[in-house]
Amino acid sequence: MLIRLLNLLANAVDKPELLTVLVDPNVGEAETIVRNALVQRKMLIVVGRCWVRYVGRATSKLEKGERILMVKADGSVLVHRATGYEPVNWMPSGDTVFQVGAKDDVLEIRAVRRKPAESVAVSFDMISLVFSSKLADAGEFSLHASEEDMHNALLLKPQLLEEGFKVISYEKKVEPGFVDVYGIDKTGRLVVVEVKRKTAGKDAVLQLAKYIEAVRTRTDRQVRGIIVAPSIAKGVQRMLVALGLEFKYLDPKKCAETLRKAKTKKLAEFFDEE
Amino acid sequence: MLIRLLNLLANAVDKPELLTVLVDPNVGEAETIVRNALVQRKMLIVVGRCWVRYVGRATSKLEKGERILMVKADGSVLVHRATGYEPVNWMPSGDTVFQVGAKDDVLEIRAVRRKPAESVAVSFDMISLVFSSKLADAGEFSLHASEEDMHNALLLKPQLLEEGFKVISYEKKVEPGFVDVYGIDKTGRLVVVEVKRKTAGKDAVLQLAKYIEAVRTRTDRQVRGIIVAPSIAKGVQRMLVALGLEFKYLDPKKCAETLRKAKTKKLAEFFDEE
DNA sequence: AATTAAATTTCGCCT
DNA sequence: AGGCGAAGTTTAATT
Repeated sequence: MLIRLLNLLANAVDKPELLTVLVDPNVGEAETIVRNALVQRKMLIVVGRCWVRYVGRATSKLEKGERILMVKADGSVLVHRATGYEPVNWMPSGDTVFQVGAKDDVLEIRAVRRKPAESVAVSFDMISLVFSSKLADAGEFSLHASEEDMHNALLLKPQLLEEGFKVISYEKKVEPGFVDVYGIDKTGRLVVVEVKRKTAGKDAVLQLAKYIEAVRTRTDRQVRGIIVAPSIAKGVQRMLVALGLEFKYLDPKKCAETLRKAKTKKLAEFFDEE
Repeated sequence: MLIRLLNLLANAVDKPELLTVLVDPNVGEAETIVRNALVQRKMLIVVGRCWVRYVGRATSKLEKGERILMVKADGSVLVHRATGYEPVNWMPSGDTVFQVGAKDDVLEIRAVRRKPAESVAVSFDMISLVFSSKLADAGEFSLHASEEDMHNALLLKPQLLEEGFKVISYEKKVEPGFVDVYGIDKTGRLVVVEVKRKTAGKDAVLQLAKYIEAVRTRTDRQVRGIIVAPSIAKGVQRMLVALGLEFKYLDPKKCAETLRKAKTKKLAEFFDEE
């Protein structure tokens, strides 16, 4: 009872709009928070003793036990047990409709989706935690390799560009995603490299052309310009050729592998210490 | 600050061994709970602003933002964003070692696995919730179909047994997993069916033989005995033949589909109401 | 321990 | 919207 009071107090005082936490709430209290979270598309977490029924692409039944229910802002539903990477029951985001009911001290949260037709119902008869909050998350997620990683991979293994390529210097560009590497190829020609993580577009080619132009005014050597990227936009290929530039395919993933091998040594060292 | 006091109080008073909840803790407080949870193999949930670095089978980087970290009793690690069914970062259970560090008001939780060699590090600079608890969960999870479901499917579609089969009556058995169905085949012979969800063993055959024996003393009709199951144990097939009984393959999954079609109508009705 | 196949796969990309 | 292919796939079953 003490706890419950504290909870209510906490809700009233602390970030009333942002965060709600109830410990050991009764069904009625929990129901209120759950409804609110679902309507407002907040992240919702309910921890407690529950049973689950799923009907849809398959049919399943989970007997009573303590689990964690997570309902995300996009309507994704996850029921997690004490162990196992995968949720025991779930529903991906889609055209999901939620129903919340409280009867006989049981809180039922039901999610129904039209396509594919499926429904998952979670019933709690004991609740130890209800949490709801908007999650402020604008952070970017980069897999495989960031542009910087591609850059680093090129420095680590210049032959990723071509056999005999040697790096002279490099320059990080914070501007809309470009990284330059300067070097010489096996025949002694100067090489200017522009790295792009995604498909290289017109802007990348023009940018490189501008650089090349500037470099040529300062040297009598032959100068090559190479766009390094996982792919190049359709019409841009022609422009590239017209400007006397080149394109080199480089998979960010391959760069990641190159870097990984270097870091794997660090992992090995960690275990050796242990 | 009020909240923090309340939290500590809550921990001291309410189920000290079972459940711990901190709202807006400082790094030191959170660190204590996190370490404790990891050592005691409790379910751990941390909600807060964090960034994540993963190195292993690939390489990834997640910039700062509010997410949910879940570490399970078996060492599974999940980092969930506001949307999406899948975790943005994760690590399945295995030979995982955890490291917890708190420096400069940043709490870092790092999980390292040997095979495959990979590591995921989550760093929090703002924590809104720390939750830890042992989850008591012995509930069974049954996918596809329970024995009762197979039973019901047979009643719904007797032709699942064979063409022309008709159900006369049925009897639920609570005993170690048997269900009986009585009926007549297309030639008028009496049929006794025993359903099993898993591989039918010696016990099932003997049980059925006993029933058949009893039934034959009460009728002059021909009586067939059929074991219905997804498979039959190796040596048992011979015994079955010796006793003049039969085996009918029936996949629980197929039963589930039969039942699903019936229930799909209910789903459709739900949407029509809406 | 390594390999194969299935999954309520999910997810992105392309037509 | 449907189809195809990849995934840090995971997981269970099988060799």
